[in-house]
Amino acid sequence: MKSITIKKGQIIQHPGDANPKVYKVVSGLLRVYALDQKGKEHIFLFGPEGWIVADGVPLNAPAVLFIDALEDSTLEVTDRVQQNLDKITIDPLIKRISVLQNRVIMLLSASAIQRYEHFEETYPSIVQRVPQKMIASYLGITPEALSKVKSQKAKSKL
Amino acid sequence: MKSITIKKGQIIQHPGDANPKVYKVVSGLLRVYALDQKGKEHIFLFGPEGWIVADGVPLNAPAVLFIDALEDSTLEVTDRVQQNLDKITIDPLIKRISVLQNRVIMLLSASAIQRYEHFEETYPSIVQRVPQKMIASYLGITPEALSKVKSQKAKSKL
DNA sequence: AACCACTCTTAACCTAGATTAAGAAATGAC
DNA sequence: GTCATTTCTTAATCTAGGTTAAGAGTGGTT
Repeated sequence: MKSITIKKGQIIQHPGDANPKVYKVVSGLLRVYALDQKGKEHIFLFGPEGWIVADGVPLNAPAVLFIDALEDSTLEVTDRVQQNLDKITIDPLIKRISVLQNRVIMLLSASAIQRYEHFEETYPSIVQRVPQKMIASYLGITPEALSKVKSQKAKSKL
Repeated sequence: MKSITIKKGQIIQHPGDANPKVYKVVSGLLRVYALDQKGKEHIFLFGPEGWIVADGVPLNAPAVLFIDALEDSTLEVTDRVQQNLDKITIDPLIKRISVLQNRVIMLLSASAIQRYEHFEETYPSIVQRVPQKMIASYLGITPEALSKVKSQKAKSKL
């Protein structure tokens, strides 16, 4: 385990990287994302302070996702295999599975509005810290659609 | 750990059940799914023989998903907390995370056709064993849309 | 064999969200 | 403070996939 500090915008993992690491976010905010064939970003995960962020590929497999910093950040970096041996990992793994299960169910069953409201409730602090277009990307919709959704919500409250 | 056998159609877990179990599929085929507000099923996971199937809720939380049998099945049932203590769980957990990460990325970035082709490649045996409408549900589309997609694929091959 | 329940396909129509485009507002660099 | 870049909003148009409906297999059950 070692500590590093990185600047906003810095990319710390690329797809194809061998031996992807586990990052514990001490301060700042990380983003995990994929690019599709058309070069469009799809945000897989936001990692604010306290979160453990890692590419979920099988052990020994190369990375498939990008990780970069949305804010200047301080991280603790651990090797996945090492961490695995240490057996400290089970709880965070179960938490991650729970988050992902929810995400899949939401993507399968909920409309854009419902997904946005769920996100607001679940990660209120993230909403304040990242551009709307990134939240749209996390939700699987375009920034324009999110903008529309929000103005409809506002109107319906009058 | 104990072994049980169940019949096709039998529901072995309901949302709200306390202390959800871990099921190792010895033979047969399980299905994990959610119902939305309109009563529509959304398939979260197929569990053929060899797979370990469980609701991914946090330990001690009640179940949120249904589990039933799509074929007569034999299962080994374990308590999650017990299994956790046994530390045998890390590898299956990482595998599960990898599967879920892929699923989320596909749902965010790929069209219905692409998701279907990916499913065919990844789970060819499942395609043979379950009705099309269940594959559609797993992919997050309607049976009608899947039917359309497949006929378009067939035409484009001529 | 006749019936029932399910599954799949096709087609007409509809809607949520994508795309394109342009202007307004916010943020940042110098 | 000014200019440039990025972000957000609005509006017009388009399209993938949803909805509804009806007919054609396919089994299973008695």
